[in-house]
Amino acid sequence: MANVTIRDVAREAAVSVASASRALNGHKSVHSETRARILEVAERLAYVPHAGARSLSLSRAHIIGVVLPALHGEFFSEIVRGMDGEAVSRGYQLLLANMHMGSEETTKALRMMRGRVDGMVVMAPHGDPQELAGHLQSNVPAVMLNCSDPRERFPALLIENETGARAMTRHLIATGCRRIVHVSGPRGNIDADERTAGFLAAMAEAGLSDQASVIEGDFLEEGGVKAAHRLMAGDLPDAVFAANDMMAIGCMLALREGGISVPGELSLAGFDDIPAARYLNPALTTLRVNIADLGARAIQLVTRAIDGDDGSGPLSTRFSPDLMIRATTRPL
Amino acid sequence: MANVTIRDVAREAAVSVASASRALNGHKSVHSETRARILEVAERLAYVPHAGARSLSLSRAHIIGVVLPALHGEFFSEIVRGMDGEAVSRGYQLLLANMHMGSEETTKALRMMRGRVDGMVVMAPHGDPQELAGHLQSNVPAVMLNCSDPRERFPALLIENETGARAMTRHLIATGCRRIVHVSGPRGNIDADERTAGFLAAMAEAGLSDQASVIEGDFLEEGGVKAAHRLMAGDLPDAVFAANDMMAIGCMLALREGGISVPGELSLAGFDDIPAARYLNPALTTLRVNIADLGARAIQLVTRAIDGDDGSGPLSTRFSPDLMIRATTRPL
DNA sequence: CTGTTAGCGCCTTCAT
DNA sequence: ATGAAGGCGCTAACAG
Repeated sequence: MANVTIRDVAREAAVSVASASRALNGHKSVHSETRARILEVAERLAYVPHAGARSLSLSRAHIIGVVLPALHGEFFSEIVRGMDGEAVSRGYQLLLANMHMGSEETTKALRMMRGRVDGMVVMAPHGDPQELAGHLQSNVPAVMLNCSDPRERFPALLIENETGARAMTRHLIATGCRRIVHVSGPRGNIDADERTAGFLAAMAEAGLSDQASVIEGDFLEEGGVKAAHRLMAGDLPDAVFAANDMMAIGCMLALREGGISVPGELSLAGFDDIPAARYLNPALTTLRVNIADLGARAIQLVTRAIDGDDGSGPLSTRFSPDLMIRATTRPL
Repeated sequence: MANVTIRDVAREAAVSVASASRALNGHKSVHSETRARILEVAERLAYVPHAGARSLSLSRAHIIGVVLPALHGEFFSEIVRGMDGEAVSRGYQLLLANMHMGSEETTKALRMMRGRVDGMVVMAPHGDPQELAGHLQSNVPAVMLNCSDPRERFPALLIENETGARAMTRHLIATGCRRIVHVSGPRGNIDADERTAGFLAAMAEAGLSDQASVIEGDFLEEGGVKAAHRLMAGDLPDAVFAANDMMAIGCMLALREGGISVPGELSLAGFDDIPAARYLNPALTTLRVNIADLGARAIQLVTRAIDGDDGSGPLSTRFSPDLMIRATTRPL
C-alpha cells in the first residue's frame, strides 16, 4: 500500500488538511473532539509525517551535517559518540560525510548537504581550509573542528596541540631522555604540524635541538610500525614521542616483537589518549584529549547558532590536553 | 544574502526554470548555447541545488538511514566505516540514529527518518524485533543487522554466534581447560544469548556441563573487570571466555592488576576481534568478525533493493567468524 | 475553531 | 528547444 499522507488522514477524519496538521502538531486552536478524531485516524492509518516535506515547508531539517576526514578507530567512534549524544538530546540527527578522497568528493558531499541540514560541523585537519570554507554555504551555521576558518566566519574548536606536545617533551626530558625522536603525523595536517612544532620548541628550549629528530608518519598504526623498524635498524634513541596513540601503539607492537623493552631501553609516548592506550602493557603515557566532549561541544555550538544565539561566544575555543603519565615512560 | 534558487538562475539567464532545471541536470534537449549560459550563471551565482526540495520532487533522497544500538568503541567505528565506504561509492550518505534509550527514542528516530531516507539498515540485537519491525515503513527497503525480522519482510545479516562460540569453547577444552566460565553479554541481546548457547552446547557435548558457569556481563570493559574480580575472589577457573573483546580486555586488565598470569594460570578468550585485541600483551585469542565488511554488505543490500533488484537474493546471510588463536590461550 | 490559499524549491509532463 | 502548469507533502497566514 502506498504511503499515507496527511491528506489521507484529513479525508478519513472529514476535516481539512490544515486542521489535521494543526491537530498533529499539537496546536491549541482545534476542538478537542476533532483533535481526538484526527489523532485516532492517524493512529489507525499508521500515519507518519514526511520529514522531508516538513522541513521543506518549515525550512528546518533538524539535521546537522558532519564532515569528517578519514578517521581511524577510536578517535572516530569517540567523536561521533559525543556528537550523537548531544545532537539527540537537542532533537537533531546526524548526516555523515566521511571524506576519504580529495576535495573532489568533499565538495560533492558538501553540496549534497545544502538544503538538508540546519548546520554543520566540519573537521578538516589537512588540506586547504581556505578552499573548504569557500564551499560552505555562508547562510548555514558551521563550526570547524581542529581547523580554523581563515576568514573567521565560523567559530572553531581547537586542540592545544603545541602546548601539549611541549609538555610531553619536557616530561621526557625530565625523566632523563636526551635523544628523542618524534614520529609525526602527515605533513600538512594541522594537528600533526602543531605537535611537531611543540616538540621542536621544547627541545630547543632545553638546548637539545641537536638531539631531536623527526620521522614523518601517517597517524596510523602502520606508520608507527615502520618508524620502529627504522629505529631498530640504527641505534636506539632514548625516547620516541609519537604524534598520536595509534602510531605509538604500532611502535610498541613492533618494539615488543623486536625484543626491545619499554620503558627499559626506550621511553614511549603518544597523543590523544584513546581507550586502547590503557590496554597496552605497559600502559601508554599520553596526552588526554576528551574527544567525545569535543564532539559534544561542537554540536552545542552549532545548535546554539541555529537557534539564533549567534555571535556572543568567543570565536575559537582551545582544549588543553592533560598529561597522562603511565608506564611507558620512566618515573621522575 | 539569501539562498540562491533555481529561479534566480533562470531569471538571470533569461530562461524558464524548466530550462534551467534541464540544463543543470544535463538533459539533452537544450540548446548548447542556452545551456552554456545557464551553467555560467549558476557558477557565477554559486548556485547549489536544494537537496531537500530535490528529493521531495524526485522522491529519492540518496540517503540511507542507519539505526544502531549504543555501540562501543571499535565495533561502532568499524561498522560505520564499512557502511560509509560502500554508501559513498554508490552515491549515498548516511543518516545516523544511535538509540541509547528504550524504544521511546527509537521510534522517534525512526519516525524522523520517514520521507528522508531511501532505505535503512537497522541493528537491534536486543529488545523486541517484533516491535521494531512494526515501526518500519513497509515501503522503504530495510536490512536487519544481527537481528531478524520475525515476519521476514526484510533480509537479515547475521553472525554465526553459536557456531563461533562452540568453536572457541572446543579450542579451550582442547588446550586442556575444564572449568570454564563464560562472561556473557546482557541477557536479551540476541548476540549474547546465541554465544552463551554455543558455549553451553559445546560444554555439554564434551560432557563438561558441570564445569561450565556463566556470569552475566554487559559487553563493556567494566563488565569484564567486575567478572574478573568475582573470579579472583574465589578459586580461579581454567579459562574465561568473554562474549566480546571489550569484556575480555576488561578481564585482562583486572587480572593483570591482580597479578594473575595469562595464559599461565588462566586462559582468556574474546569475540569480535576488534583491533585492540592485538594490542594486548599477550595478544587476545578471539573470533574474528569482519565488522566493516558486514556494514558494507548491509549497504550493498539496501541500495540494491532501492534500485529495484528486489527479492532475488537469499533472505538471510550468515557470517562465520574465524578462530584467531593468539597468545591468551595455551597452544595445543 | 476550521477551511481556503499560497508557497517551500525543484522536476516533469504537456503543449507549443 | 523552450515555457507554462501541476505536484511532491506539509505548514502558515488569512479569512470566515
